[in-house]
Amino acid sequence: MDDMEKVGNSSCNDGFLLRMGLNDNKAGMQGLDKEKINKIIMETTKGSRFYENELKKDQQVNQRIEKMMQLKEKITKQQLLKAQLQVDKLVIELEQSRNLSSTIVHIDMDAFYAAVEMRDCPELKEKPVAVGSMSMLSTSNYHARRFGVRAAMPGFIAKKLCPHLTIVPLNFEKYGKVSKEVREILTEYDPNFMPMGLDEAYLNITEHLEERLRWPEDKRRFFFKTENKDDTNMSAKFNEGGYSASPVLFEDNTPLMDDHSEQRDRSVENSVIFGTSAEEVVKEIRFRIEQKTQLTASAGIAPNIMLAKMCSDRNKPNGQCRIPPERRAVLDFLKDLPIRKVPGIGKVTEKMLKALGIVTCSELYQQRALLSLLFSEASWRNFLDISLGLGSTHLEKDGERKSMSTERTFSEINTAEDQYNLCQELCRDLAQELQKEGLKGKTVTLKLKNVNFEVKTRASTVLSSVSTEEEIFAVAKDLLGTEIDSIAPHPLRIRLMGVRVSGFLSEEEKKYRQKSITSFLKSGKEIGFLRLQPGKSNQDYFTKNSETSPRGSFFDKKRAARQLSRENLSPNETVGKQLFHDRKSSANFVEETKKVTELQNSNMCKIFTCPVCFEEQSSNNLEELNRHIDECLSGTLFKDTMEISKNDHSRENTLNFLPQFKNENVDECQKNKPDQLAGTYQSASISDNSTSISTEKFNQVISDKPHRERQPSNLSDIARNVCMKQCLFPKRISQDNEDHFEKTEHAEETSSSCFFEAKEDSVLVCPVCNSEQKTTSLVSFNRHVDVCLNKGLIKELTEKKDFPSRTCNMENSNTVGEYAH
DNA sequence: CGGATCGAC
DNA sequence: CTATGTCGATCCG
Repeated sequence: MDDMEKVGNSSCNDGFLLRMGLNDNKAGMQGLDKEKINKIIMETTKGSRFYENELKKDQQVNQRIEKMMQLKEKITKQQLLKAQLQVDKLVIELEQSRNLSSTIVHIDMDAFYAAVEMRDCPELKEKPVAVGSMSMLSTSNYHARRFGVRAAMPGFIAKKLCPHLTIVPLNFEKYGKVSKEVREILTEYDPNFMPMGLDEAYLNITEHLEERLRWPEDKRRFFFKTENKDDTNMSAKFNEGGYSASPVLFEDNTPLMDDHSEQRDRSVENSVIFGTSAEEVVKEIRFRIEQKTQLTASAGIAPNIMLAKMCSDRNKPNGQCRIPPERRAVLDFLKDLPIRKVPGIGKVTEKMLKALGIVTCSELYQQRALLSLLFSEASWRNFLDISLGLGSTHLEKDGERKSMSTERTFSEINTAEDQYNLCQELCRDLAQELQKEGLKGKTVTLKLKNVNFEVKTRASTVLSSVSTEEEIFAVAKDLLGTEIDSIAPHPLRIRLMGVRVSGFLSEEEKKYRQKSITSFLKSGKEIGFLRLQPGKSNQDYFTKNSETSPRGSFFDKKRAARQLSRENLSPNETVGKQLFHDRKSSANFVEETKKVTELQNSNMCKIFTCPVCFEEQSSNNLEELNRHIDECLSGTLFKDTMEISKNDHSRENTLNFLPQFKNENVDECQKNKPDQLAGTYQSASISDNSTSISTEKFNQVISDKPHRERQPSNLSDIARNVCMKQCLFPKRISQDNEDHFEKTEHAEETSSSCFFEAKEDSVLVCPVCNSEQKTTSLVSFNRHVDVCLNKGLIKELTEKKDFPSRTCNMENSNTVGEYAH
């Protein structure tokens, strides 16, 4: 979204006020200045439960920072130097892998929801408008932003900031329709384009650019939509920037036609011809979007996704920007760019890095060694990628969905009965959605937010995948019950509840398991599969933990305790109890336990059906059995070409069934709820190890259908996705666009690395050229390495003897003070 | 695996 | 009165 520029405020520590989107506002005409906005927000927010929770969260972040700073103090120069060398080695590799050959475009509709509403209701034009509700705004138009009205701000606060504000309720169906219109255009330039929500998309136009060179001019000609027949010479008007339907588009710094463009002369009445460059393509796209929807978009063009995204932010609204495919240009772009502008760097990371004196991307690069010692591998590698301007150069297909959830906010609910009812309702909704996609998951997570805005999640993983309301609720209600009990006799006072299901079978698992499960369930004899273990009886596994908690007693106790505590509550509670607690469960559990034991003890089955070839196999020993299955699998699945991945899920190259069952699944049995135990262990025995080939290869060979479609295939799909799922909510934090134009020149040149003082004379081996370097100071050694490193990774080397001067002053990073101000 | 957190839209 | 909903990733225990 364009309208949610992150707040990357370098002048003060970020805190609640900033998160509300305050920034300098120099549009003097109408609107409020920063201080007034802060004051109003403060007055309306101070003392609220929400505010108190924000304070608490800020404190936690401060503690993290403190820990990090302590860690930093302990780092020695030697450690840092070593890290520097290691990281720089990596820098070289990364630099070599730099790929500038793709052209990625990021399209971002300007103030999307607000723009749509304004388009459809002319009365709203010229007025401050926000889309959302009194409790939460999704976006606002630029007029409203001058009053400090921002995305992610509650409407009631926005109203105080801007009493004339018109708040329009969300209408996702409408946005979905418009979004679809835009996508229809985009798909012509990249059929595999990747939509991000309703109002953004990435395109890889590399191929389009090639083809386009061969196109006849007419394929690049587009006509103005003219409602007004008197306007006989639209293109003339257009080139003068006077096209009425496009008040802004061509007044920016990216005019449709370059003055040098030879196409300019060739434009004929009511039409315009676009060139063949990437810029021209993107102008064409934006032109077509505006012609079709009357809405403007901003765009970024760059060699990778990350850069394209940051680029589209540059000239919004209604502008575009390109980073040429040259390393130099990339680094220039990043040089003074605040890290907060980088996708993936949020409020917290920004604050932590700021504590280290890092605000811009070049500072991020300078501190790479330190960062590698203070952050996790994933984090600092990511930082390094960012500071080098590296990113994905192709649009990856969406993988399979990993979870599905639903949650609801409401006014306080504090009776158990209401809570259980609500929970069931959520489960019902979720089950419906799950079934639409034919998904079943093994983990159910309950999310609760109490009236103090504290969030808790509680999860439980069961053996057999769940998908129906009843199945999900069976798990969720226990989680909820446990929470209710945990604070009894106080009632749970919640303002939000959510239910999530995750742990889906992956596509390949599904296919494989479907076969095997059906074969397993065909008759009772498959149970014998479990008993074919020589030596030890399965009983050992099933009763592994029984010394401390005899089977069943754990759950019985838990239930009894809960019921006991509930008897002490109001009469209402007893209703809830009967409604929601399955008294039969304990009895069931005993029953099922018996069955299992019987099976374990009986010895009647030594025949099983191979889950792969479906042939009955008789076997007396485990190895033989496994061997058969392994052979069978290798034979059917990975004929000749297939190679079994060595590091996937299983520890071995072969597909062993039983060992994993022994080691892992039995524990799960113990953990599981009694009423879920029955009938689940059979299928569980083949879960988790159904494949050990890499998913990629498996897909290539096995899958007859590609990944989940990214683009909805029809209107109802779109409507559903769009309305139910992809509701876009703007970033919490925004920065005034004016900021983009406020380019402060840094007086100091950035240097490619950090330097250290070293007194010792030493001989160091340059990690780049491998030659020994006599150095009297690390400065000179660093310089050598830098020079050696990359022939100008950074254009000039200026010496910097210490960490950057901008250091963290913890006393400044208070939070309360900011609020109080 | 479970829980908290972060970040994006 | 009144501070979202959904998803993925990551870190830590």
